[in-house]
Amino acid sequence: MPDQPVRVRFPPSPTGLLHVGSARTALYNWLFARHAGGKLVLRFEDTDRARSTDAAVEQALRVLEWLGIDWDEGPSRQTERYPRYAAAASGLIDAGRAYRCYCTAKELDAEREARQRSQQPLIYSGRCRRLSDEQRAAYEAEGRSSVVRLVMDPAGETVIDDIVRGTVTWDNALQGDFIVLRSDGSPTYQFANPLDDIEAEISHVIRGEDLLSSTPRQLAVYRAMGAGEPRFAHLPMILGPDKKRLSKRHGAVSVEEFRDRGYLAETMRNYLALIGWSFDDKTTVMTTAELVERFTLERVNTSPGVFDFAKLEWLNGEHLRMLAPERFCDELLEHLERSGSPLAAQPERVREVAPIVQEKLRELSQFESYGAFLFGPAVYDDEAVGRVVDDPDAPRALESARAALERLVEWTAASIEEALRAACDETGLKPRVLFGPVRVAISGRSVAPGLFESLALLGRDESMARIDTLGRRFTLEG
RNA sequence: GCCCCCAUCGUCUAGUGGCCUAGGACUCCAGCCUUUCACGCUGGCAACACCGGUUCGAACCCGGUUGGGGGUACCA
Repeated sequence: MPDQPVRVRFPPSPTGLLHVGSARTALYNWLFARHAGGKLVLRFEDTDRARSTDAAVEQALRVLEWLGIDWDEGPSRQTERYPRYAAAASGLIDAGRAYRCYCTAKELDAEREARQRSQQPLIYSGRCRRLSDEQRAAYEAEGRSSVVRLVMDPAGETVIDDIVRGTVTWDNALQGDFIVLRSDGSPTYQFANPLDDIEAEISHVIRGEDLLSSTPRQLAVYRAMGAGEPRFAHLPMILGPDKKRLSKRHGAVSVEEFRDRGYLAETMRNYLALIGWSFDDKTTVMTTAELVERFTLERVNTSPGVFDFAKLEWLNGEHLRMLAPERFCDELLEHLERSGSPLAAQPERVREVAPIVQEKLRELSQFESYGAFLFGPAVYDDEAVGRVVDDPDAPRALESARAALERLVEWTAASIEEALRAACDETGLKPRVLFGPVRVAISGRSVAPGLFESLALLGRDESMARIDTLGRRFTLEG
């Protein structure tokens, strides 16, 4: 179907948290639509009424909004279109392309077991396909419930030209008549999905590889409905570190968890795009605009990819550093508020501290551990303090730093640096020997933002007090 | 059982017959820079699953083996 306008869709089933696999599928559809100037349709496939929840719908909407994935039509819900599916099914029955099946679960199980034993494919025999009117009436009189099955022509094969996988072929004899309407009249996924795609005039079906083998059944619906067929693009799966399908036991898998840990939406788009797709042999860090400009289905991979948490973390650091300072502050504040951090109550202070930690963080959630000492009393890390206490030069370092700082007229990062370096010259102590204890004194840790900036932000009085506090350890323990 | 898909460093990948003694990135290691960490820089470890075939020549093409994944529901 060449030169059709590009219309793609993202059809999650709202049965749980939207995880990174679905997010990647949504992203690819979005990138493809935006790149081509096409439309993205959002639809919730909630025909599994037992598992679908409104909460999941809302969560999915929130995630998409946060990810910056917008859509042009919808969201619709399949549960709102039941009459449409039922009508389509009865139309197919009238046309002889579908039929009522009265087989009971027990009968079906027996059939399946027999096939299992004889090493046959586990498909429905089609027993009810040629029921006479009398037999049908008898079953009805018996009070048997029925489902509607689609007639699958066992002759020949079904072939698709998948954009990422190339030619894929199925033997039609191995398909079997599948259920399109359950006994309660509700549609199955195999029916509602292609039907909706037909009516939404979807041009490209971009989805996970787990749906590849359902393609011949859905194509059968297209044919039964006399509809033109879409192009398919089946994306490789995302796996956990153990090469098994990514799931909760591998750690965070819901997109919101990443957001809450301080990952940028920009990072997630960049990283997710890279599992199963690449631009060239050396580009890794990309803005979303670049992604949209560069994304093509032709460069999507065929082999499954392992979700690499370490690389995601690194990439987030890259994007965090690329942020303009004001935007970094905004993101930081938003994160602190969302995570319920007490630091969120001091936005002005956060804005002062943010610049000196921006280049250090890989996750926004690390902000507290880096900067908390600038918001309240330092929490002393035993190991860091221990190292200072064991250092024979520490008392001298602290004392000379103290003396140098005390003389300062102007309390700025620059003047502080000047004074402390002068102290190094005076005492003959190396910078690292002299600065180390001071850092621990004011921050409580050996890992902290820049020392001079930190002292400047802390203020003279508080800085001196903290240096004295640590200094006292020597007189007590000495 | 049956069907489908996949197979390059630990991981993400580049590579569509000679440019490959296989390139980039993450991780890890060493070093430099440096007030620690981080950043940055330099260097290092590390892969074409296996067996056949096609070809003057295969990571790239074909077949098989093995391994992994998916499907086989009145789930989606």
